[in-house]
Amino acid sequence: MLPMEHESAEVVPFPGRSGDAERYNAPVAARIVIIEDEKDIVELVRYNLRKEGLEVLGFGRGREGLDYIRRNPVDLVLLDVLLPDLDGFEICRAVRADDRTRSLPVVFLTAKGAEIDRVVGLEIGADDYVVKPFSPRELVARVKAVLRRKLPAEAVREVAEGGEVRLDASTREVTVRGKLVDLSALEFRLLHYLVSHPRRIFSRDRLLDVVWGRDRFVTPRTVDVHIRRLRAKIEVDPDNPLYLQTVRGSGYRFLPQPDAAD
Amino acid sequence: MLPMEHESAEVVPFPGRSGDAERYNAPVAARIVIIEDEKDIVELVRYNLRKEGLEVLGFGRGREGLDYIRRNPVDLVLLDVLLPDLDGFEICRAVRADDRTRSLPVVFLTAKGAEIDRVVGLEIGADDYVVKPFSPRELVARVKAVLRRKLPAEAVREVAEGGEVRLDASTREVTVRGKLVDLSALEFRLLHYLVSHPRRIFSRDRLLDVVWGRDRFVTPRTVDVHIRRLRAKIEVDPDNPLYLQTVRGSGYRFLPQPDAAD
DNA sequence: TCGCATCGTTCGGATTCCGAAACCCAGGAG
DNA sequence: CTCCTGGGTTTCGGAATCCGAACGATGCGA
Repeated sequence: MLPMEHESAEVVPFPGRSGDAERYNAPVAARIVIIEDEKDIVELVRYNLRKEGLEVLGFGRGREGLDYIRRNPVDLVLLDVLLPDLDGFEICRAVRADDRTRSLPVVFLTAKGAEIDRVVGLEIGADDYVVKPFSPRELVARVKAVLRRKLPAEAVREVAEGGEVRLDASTREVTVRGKLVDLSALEFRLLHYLVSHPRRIFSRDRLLDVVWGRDRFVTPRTVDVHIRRLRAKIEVDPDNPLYLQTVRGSGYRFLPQPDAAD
Repeated sequence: MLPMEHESAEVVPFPGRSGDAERYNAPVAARIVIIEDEKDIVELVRYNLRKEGLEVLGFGRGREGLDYIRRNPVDLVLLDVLLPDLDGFEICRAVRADDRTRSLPVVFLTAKGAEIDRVVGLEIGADDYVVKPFSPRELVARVKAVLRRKLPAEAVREVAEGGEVRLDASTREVTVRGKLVDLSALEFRLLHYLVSHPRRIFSRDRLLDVVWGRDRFVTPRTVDVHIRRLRAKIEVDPDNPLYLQTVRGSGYRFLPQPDAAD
């Protein structure tokens, strides 16, 4: 459910438990959740972090944000201290109490003075804090610093490669047979996941789990559609897919193609 | 509202399910217990989960449900929070306290709100929760996700090998004497089962049980047909089968062939 | 606010897969 | 030699599954 904790075994028995899938790190540089009730601040943060290639998701209420964090892969949380329902401290405690989110980086947005002690003091277990009003630069700097500190622990391949297909998560660039291809965020995640587990078969349900997230509920058929769209973009002949193969009755898989000389 | 149908008092060890035969790439096939006093909800859940090939057993009272769980093999429990006698929290605690059921996945059906915090993470140790009113699709998705996370722990060995026949469950690739062979999902399961129990003889009925599933009603002769199809694909001379042998009056078996030098 | 891109759903049609039945063949018992 | 039993083979209809396309919803940026 999040980037850290146990190292994934090299040989994964099943596309299951062994953490790999759970923790599948979104091929964006990172996913940030901000829980903050002032819309303006959310927008400000979103705008600035997005410029850095970070995906930002905002929640106005503590409960909803906490729910999301628990059920989806997230790389960092920005927490306002004062919220209408659950306050930031409580959320942070809850995050720390749950195995699945224990090591999730938490950064507080705090108004001032006295709170700071509680935040930084081990009491809560926050990773950093930013004092409001903050400068965008400072925010970005701190967030990135925390990410640098935490993420590398897990050797996440930023670049996935298979045959002539190459995806770079940090820039979100995709190259197929040397050509740059334009993918949507979802398409990128889906392809990235498949490419980083070549030859392995994934059921639609599983793909929905790891690519869409645990609290999206869409028809398994949706996967078909996106596979189709991907084929249209990366296959030589979309009618006879080589990379993205259907395994009838089981799901889909990515099959690296030997570099064809032409 | 009582244990409906499925009185099969099958003798299976305990929490872990009989393990052996089940799931290769097969649909989940698991036993779900739901403890919930609203009959409509039970029906809704039953209907939807059954569509996914899951067995559902409903109880209207906490005590009865808990009793059942303790004495029978179950793969997942759905718990209503509010029940006439024991409430969901108590049941969950009891489940967690018992060695035999400690690792049994628990999913709560909860009416929004503050309950959620108690349910997830800390205190209780539930695996997931669904907020009422829930969409059938969400329910199904969550249940299956939890199952996927838990069950594979004792998955079938990925690779089965016998003589020159090699099957990899993760990629569903089959190699016979070095050549890739294309099998349908069912053929794969059948062959995989036979190969992973070399030399052992299985009756048609047994194979139907294990490969097709306990609740499929299929003529034993169907096995013949599939054995034949397999022979056509993997035998050197389908008329004189070496790998897939008939044992007259008993059934079939897989016989690994000594690597023939060529 | 409008427009564009992305995403999810649905439905008809094509394809593959599976199950059952019918028939054939081989071997053994009497 | 004939009957009888159990396995093998073929065929066919229906079911499951997947694909393609079109449509509608949503959200984001200009």
